[in-house]
Amino acid sequence: MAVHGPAMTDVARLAGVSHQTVSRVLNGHPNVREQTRLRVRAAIAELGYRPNGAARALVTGRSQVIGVVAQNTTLYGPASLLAALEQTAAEEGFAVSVGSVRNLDHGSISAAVERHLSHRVAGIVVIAPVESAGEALEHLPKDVPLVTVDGDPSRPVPLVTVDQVAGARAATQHLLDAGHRTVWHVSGPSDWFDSVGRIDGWRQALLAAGVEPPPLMPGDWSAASGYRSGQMLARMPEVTAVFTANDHLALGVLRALHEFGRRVPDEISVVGFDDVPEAAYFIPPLTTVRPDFDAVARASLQMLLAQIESGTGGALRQTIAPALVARESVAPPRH
Amino acid sequence: MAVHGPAMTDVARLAGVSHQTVSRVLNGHPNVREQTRLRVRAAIAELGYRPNGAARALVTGRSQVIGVVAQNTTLYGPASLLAALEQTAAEEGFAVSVGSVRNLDHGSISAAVERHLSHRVAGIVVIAPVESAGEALEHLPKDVPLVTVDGDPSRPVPLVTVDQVAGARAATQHLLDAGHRTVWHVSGPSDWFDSVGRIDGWRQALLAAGVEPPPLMPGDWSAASGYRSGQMLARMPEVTAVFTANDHLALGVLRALHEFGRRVPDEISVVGFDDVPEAAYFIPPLTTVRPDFDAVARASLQMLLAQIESGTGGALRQTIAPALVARESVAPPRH
DNA sequence: GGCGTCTCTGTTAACGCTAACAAGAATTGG
DNA sequence: CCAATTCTTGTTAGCGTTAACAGAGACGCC
Repeated sequence: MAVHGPAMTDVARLAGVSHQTVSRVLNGHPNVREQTRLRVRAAIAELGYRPNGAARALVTGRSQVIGVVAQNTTLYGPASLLAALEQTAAEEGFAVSVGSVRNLDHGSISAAVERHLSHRVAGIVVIAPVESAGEALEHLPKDVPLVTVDGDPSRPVPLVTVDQVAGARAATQHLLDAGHRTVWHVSGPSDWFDSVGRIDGWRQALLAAGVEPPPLMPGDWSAASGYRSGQMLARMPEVTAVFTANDHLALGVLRALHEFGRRVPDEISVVGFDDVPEAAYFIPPLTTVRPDFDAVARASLQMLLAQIESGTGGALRQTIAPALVARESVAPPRH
Repeated sequence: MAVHGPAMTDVARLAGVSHQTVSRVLNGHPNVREQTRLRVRAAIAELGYRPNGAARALVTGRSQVIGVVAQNTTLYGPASLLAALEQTAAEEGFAVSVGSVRNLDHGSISAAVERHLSHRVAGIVVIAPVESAGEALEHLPKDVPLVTVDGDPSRPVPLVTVDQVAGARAATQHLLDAGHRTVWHVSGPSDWFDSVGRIDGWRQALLAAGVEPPPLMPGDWSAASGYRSGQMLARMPEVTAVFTANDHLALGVLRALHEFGRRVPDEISVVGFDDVPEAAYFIPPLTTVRPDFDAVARASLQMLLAQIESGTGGALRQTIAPALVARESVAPPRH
């Protein structure tokens, strides 16, 4: 490797100015003569000079990097969020450093945050959809800008979240509106706030309609667990409508129903959550709820940047409403 | 924000040593008295001291960060790769900074790489599955450790790649072995090396069996395009076996076949590629080819670390063989 | 007992940048 | 036309760390 690139002083020498003037040009400082500015820019171009982020970070105490802590970035939700976050950050001139963790326990999260802190990131976004993550965040230094996404609504931490409750309510209501007596729910893992919120919304919609919620079918986001729940649901003749906590669960349910010869939507209607790109090509095309990940990313980054600039650590929160996407997996019940 | 954490000198003062001794303890330098080492560790713990990565990067000229350039990190392949890379990197004490780009054209890639370089990353992994990416890499400074994943096999750049050709050959052969006369192929975008390799493998298998390959059905990785191809395939009675370049294309094909009443696998067999977690829950469960993303990540990181440590920029390449996963979407043809 | 050789620790000088101050040149106002 | 401003540039001092050297004891050996 060896050959280090040119430094600011090299540019300065070539342009016949002091390194400080180069610094001023680089940082868009106003009081630089136009002619000088051009000379400096030319020198920068000629040498292929690239400012050293480490040096800048050292002296300013803060790098142009945002740390993201996430668990399983292969899941559709987190992956989309991460991608959106990265895009948005890039537009603001920030790089994104990922620190994914295997488990969302206290230790793992703290460790990931520590790693970010030792790199002196400008701020941290925690995609921390579970209980234990919230705890870990309580013990963090208070002076680092931090935003949680899909985190614990009951904690005094800046939070951006998809309105799980509203989404689930809409999904359930959509099924009730179609004429179904009640709606069954295949949920996500119980320690995820996403799950909790979706269960909540489902319950609310049913109770508002005067219906006692049927027993919950717990799942773990995977098609496999949806399949297991589906096998049970398929055997219960009274089931006519199912709301699953995500699209992959729905896929498993659809598959089980198909195997048992229960036709969707003729006999049973199904609604998912997430609107993965493939949902429109399930058999049948899946009615689902689409969270706006871009909006979530934009909101969280904005919140984070506000903290970074102001230095205050306000505990705002912002909720992004998801939209129902109607497709063919819902129909009125046959009587 | 304000309050900066303690620095090395603070630790040194508390432990009653010089800051250099603290540095030595931190870097595991051998010549430190055990007693001193303990005193320093105690002081570090007491102050909650965290080394400043920026300062370290400045003086060593290299940070413990690996830059990753990728395009669409919401696609299953890239997302899995990224996650695996991040895991592996973390185990080696490296953080991962993502620089995703909208388009894989020359400019975007260069810009992403530049961003990484200005942060003085230790090395760069480019997940660059298209032609134009390869070009961009040619004009990069030669002195930065770099590994491409799924890149251009014809370029003299360190490369780790899934053996697309072998995977496609296995998939096609699997269908031929089941008794099918020929195999149709729904491909990915033609500028992706993944696509090209898979097309190649498919052709090879057919030609080796003495079969003239039928016309290619071009797609773009999405279920939507698979659906469009599926609609055409469904109308052609002579089609009995289809190999799609990924599982989402297969999903679209399955859906189209289902709509046209063509039963899978009774009338038509389908094989995908990727083995997304949901593939086992398609209707019917999809036979597919599973690339080992962990292995790819491990291999690329190893290659990168070797370059970082040795300082040489060898042009190795490594190919990871994928495995066929047989499920129910393949059966012998009816005659 | 003197002298070379370890082992341990401290001192000093970078790394490349920004912030703070200083100072000369240009401009303004009376 | 001179003093008071404003614009433009340069000089100096760190930021927190590692590297290079230097020095003080402890130890072994002839």
